[in-house]
Amino acid sequence: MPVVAKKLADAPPKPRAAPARDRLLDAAAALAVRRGAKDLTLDAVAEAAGVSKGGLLYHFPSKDALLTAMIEQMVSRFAVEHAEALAREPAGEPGRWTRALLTSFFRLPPREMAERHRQCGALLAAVAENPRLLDPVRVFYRAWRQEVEHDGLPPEKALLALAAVDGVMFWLLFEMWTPPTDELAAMHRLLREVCSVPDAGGGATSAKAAHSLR
Amino acid sequence: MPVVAKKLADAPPKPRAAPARDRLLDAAAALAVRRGAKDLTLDAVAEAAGVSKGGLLYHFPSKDALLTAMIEQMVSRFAVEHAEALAREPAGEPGRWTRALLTSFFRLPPREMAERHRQCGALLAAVAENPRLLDPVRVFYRAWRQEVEHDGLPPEKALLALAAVDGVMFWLLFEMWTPPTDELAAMHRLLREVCSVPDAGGGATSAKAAHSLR
DNA sequence: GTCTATAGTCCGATAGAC
DNA sequence: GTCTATCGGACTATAGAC
Repeated sequence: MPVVAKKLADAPPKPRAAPARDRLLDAAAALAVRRGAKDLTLDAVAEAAGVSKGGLLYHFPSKDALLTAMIEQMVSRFAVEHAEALAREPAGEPGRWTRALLTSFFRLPPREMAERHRQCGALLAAVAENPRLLDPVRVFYRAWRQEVEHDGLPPEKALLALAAVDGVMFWLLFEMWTPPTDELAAMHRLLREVCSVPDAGGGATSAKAAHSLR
Repeated sequence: MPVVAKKLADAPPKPRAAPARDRLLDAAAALAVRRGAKDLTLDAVAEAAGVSKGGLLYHFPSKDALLTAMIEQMVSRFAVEHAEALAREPAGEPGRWTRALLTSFFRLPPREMAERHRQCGALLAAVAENPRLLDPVRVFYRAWRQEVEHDGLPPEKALLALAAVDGVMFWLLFEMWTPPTDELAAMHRLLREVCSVPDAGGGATSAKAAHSLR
């Protein structure tokens, strides 16, 4: 069930299309990235979502509740997207889980990838208000690392994929840089090579590449 | 200038930073990570550093000034550490700049690495107050990407190293996970293999070379 | 369900003593 | 250089109209 989250982004006061609850969550994540967590006030979120403050507090009885819901939505969307990619990944091959991660992450072109990752503004908002709100994300990460351990790859390869994906997410989250399409594709390709399984029977060229190890 | 002259000779006005200044900067970064940017108040920073609020405002005339200094210190420390690693990297080999990045990043054991990266709390504090405070970091990143382009490696390899390093930093910054020593070492080794030069070529990505990384 | 009005709290920054 | 006292402003959350 693909969640098509084509959404509002910036200042337009009242984009009324989705239910108020979803509008509020998306507006809040965008605000955290663009204006900073300090400006993520109930007034600002309500105004950006085209709702009054009272309306906001009907859906989320406190700011903590709003932030908790933002984190929850972010985590569950990542989980859903990965599950979809995993279902399409051929079974029985080692590294399947990790390659599904790469597929779901690199699926979108840069612009949409950046827009989709704006909801990670939930991280910035949560850690600004109370770092404990990130606990659900920490649980999620622990589960992913356990998956990675049973993925049949050397652990450092799967960890490298995780780290690389999070690094690009870091760039998008802090708006450091949005890599162009071709560089994203090249990184994706390289990571797939690293996380692929060489032909059974072993490669003949194995020792050569390690020549520059310290 | 009879009495003042001695004082000036002993304590030159500019280059010597007051201990209080550094204590304030470090305390602020730690507060941002541990308690959240919301609790990064002038009162809290002053108390954590063992200074009064008035003392803080003497060194940093506004909260913006404090945050700007935090960002500045973080960036300059990264630059210095990389420059030191670069100086020790053998000259003339492609990928030199990138391998220096890996060396400077993976230099410390997990515990100290996490502690050293707590000053990246400056990122959280700055983006919470005003995302524009990150502009110096963006300039810094742009410069690094340009270095990477002239490093003699296929761009995606250097970008992968940058992303992986930032991903681990992301884990430490949000306290998602601190990888153990052996997994850090394995990731470092794998990245060095990827960023080494397999043969004289170094232009195109060869699937054969990537498959030999095992 | 959605809104207005307001109560109560806390923060950043200034002024000025020492 | 370091401190205390304090003011004005902004924010969360409640109460209750419609």
